[in-house]
Amino acid sequence: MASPTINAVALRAGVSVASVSRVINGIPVKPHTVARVQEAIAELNYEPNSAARTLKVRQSDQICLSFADIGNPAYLAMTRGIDQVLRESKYRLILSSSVSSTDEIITQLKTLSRGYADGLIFSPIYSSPEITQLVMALPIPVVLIGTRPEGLLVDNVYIDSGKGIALAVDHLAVTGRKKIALINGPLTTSPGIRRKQGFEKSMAKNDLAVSNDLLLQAEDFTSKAGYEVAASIKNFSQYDAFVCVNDLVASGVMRYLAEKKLSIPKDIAVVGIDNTELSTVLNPALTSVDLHAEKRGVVAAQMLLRRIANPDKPIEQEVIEPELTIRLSSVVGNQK
Amino acid sequence: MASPTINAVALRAGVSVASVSRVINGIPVKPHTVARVQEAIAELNYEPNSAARTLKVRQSDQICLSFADIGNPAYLAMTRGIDQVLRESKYRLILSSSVSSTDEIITQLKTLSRGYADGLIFSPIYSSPEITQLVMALPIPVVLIGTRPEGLLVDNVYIDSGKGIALAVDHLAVTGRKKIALINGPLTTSPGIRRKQGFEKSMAKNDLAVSNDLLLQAEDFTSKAGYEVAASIKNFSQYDAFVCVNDLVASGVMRYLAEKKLSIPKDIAVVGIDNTELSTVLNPALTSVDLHAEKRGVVAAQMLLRRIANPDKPIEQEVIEPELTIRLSSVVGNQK
DNA sequence: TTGTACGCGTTATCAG
DNA sequence: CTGATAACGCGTACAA
Repeated sequence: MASPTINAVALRAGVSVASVSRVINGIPVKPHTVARVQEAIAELNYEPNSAARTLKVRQSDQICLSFADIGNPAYLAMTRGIDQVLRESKYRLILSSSVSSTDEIITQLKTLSRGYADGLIFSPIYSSPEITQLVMALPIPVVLIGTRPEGLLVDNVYIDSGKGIALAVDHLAVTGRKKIALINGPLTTSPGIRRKQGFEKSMAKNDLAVSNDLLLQAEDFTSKAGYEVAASIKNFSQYDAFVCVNDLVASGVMRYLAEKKLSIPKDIAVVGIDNTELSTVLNPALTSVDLHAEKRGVVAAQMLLRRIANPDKPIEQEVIEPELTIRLSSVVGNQK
Repeated sequence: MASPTINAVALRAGVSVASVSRVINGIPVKPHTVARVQEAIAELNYEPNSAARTLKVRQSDQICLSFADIGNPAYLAMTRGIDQVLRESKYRLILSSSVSSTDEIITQLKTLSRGYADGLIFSPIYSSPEITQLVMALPIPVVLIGTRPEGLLVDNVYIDSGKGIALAVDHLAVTGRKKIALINGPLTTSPGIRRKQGFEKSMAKNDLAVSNDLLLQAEDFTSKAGYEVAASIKNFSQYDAFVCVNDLVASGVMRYLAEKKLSIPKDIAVVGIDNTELSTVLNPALTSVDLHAEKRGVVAAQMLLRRIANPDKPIEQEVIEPELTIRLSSVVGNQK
């Protein structure tokens, strides 16, 4: 009933456990014994016990993923990217999503010293000195997806979401929009703050003033929240464009505008972020800033594998460039 | 540099390792020693090594999830449900998504005998006798999400997608549609086959004939695939309703219909499956069959925890009922 | 090339 | 209530 051990295999093959171990780990052994061992392994359906192996060699072949929320399309895309490169490797992926509060993150991080993971891919929406310190003290390599807080000296892959916003604002300004509003997500998160800064900066660059009316906020990242923000607006004539925190929120905004018989993009242009499948599905199709989440995942995973292979190399940082895909929600069609 | 062991803690606290172990595991110990041990643990930042613990107690505190593709909205929702209940427990979640071919599934399953997981939640889109046999031979409990193939005697949570289709067909038939087509996904998967059967059965029940023209097939589960199926249709007058394999495909179909200036729902009604956020975002809002994926995840995880707690109890099976949410894509509005 | 024997960090048994 | 010690299954000196 109990799983066969390396001992059982050795017995069956008539060799020592050492030889079995060698065969398993690809250490040169006489072809004859290799054959006998492999036969015994097959007959017994032997699979080496991973706990014992981990205990001995001090590596778990597991990598931990710590995200705020896997339901968010951007995090999902990152996860896919990471999964994609990890499945080519020996590593398994441990999912620690929905780690939403700072306290949870801290508890999380502490358990990582238990040795069940050889690396961590980390993309928090909050940062704090305590978290920074904890991450630095971790006995395993860490790759950060996002902006590096002061003092967090780890590899990271980074995209300037402020720059992404700027892409959107520039595009809108160039096409003649003057009254551009940002529909942000919650401002308590660091990405939220960065988006706001990027918005203000690029508005200034385009000689556009930023009044408080131009800084709106959705409660979360859903379509419903977008709809509600739009519904809370009393006077739409003060706007001619909305830059939304993601495509989902943009879709909600668009829905409300349609109900109010406001024309997109004639009366108001709408731009989303993430460039998800949704942007082509909407009507009119949504102009959107692609933050290349899946690619960030791929790059992060590769970076982590390199770091594990070579723990002492200098810290890496890779910047991903945002990209604007222009569709009909932001440009008045010149075709019939 | 190396992580402190239970020995270091014992030394520091001036007690034996046994006592430290007891404190950690909540076995009664004199309050005085408890205090000393906890102090030492805190001072050293001790975290028990999980591999050693696993080796000894033969449980990894990990649960493995084997899915076809986490990018699919339905699987994502299941994952969220599972994550939600597991985070209340001591179990970590291992993700093995993108296991797409039968061979990959088999390789996958075999490694599960290595002891790195205490349970498996399994939702394959292919089945085969070999897989069934392998799953039955697994040394850990398994919960199957989906239909149980012959001989696979494990707990499962099940939703009759055929019944879901029937809900849609009945609704369409009652509202006067006669020429209802099914836009299915790939027919090589078992869910695909089940949907087809459900469709045929409910059409018959409504005295509607099913010609081959009424059985369409999208290449995959994307909006693009939906668009392409629609684009391949030559004569739209042979249809007055489409039941689509999921909301995403439905959105692509709707887009093409809009381009062709066909009115939804007047000319053609459209129904989706999954009842995702997308269905409220589309215009007109999409009638959709909710297959309660997140709930299936929750139920499956709870079932697995019960099974782990009580390995010898009789096999459980829970059926989730599909539910139709009617929106404007299938009913001609009677309001102005 | 192969085998013996020890140790990885825990928990559990058994004496005290 | 506590301490000494034997496993758990594997990899790896070291010896042969």
